[in-house]
Amino acid sequence: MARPESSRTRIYDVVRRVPRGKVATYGQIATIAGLDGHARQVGYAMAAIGRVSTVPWQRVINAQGRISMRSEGPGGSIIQQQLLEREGVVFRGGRVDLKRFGWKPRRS
DNA sequence: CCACTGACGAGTG
DNA sequence: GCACTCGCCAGTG
Repeated sequence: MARPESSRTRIYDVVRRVPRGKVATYGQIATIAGLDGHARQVGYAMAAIGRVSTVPWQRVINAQGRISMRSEGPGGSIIQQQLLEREGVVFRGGRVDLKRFGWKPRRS
């Protein structure tokens, strides 16, 4: 409702564009959402999502190809890894090869 | 209004 | 490759 477009809404909109089997970094999402350089804000927005959402939050990882830890410890990150593997993303040494699975957005 | 917190990134040693 | 520092900003009490 009375919440037109907060920065978070924009971030979610971008995350929703990430196709299955691909992953995007926080910085990448930030840049596309028009918040270039504010990757922290993206991570913060993800944390505020909640369990159910139309946003594929699991496809968002850090620039190192690793899954960031939530306040609940490493347990949460394992769930995320499983969700991604199920989509076809391969983890090698706890890391994802962004060269292969990194999402390549297209500018309009 | 002030202080603290937090799914990060890039740079340095 | 890892540990530490600084920068940036919104949300919460």
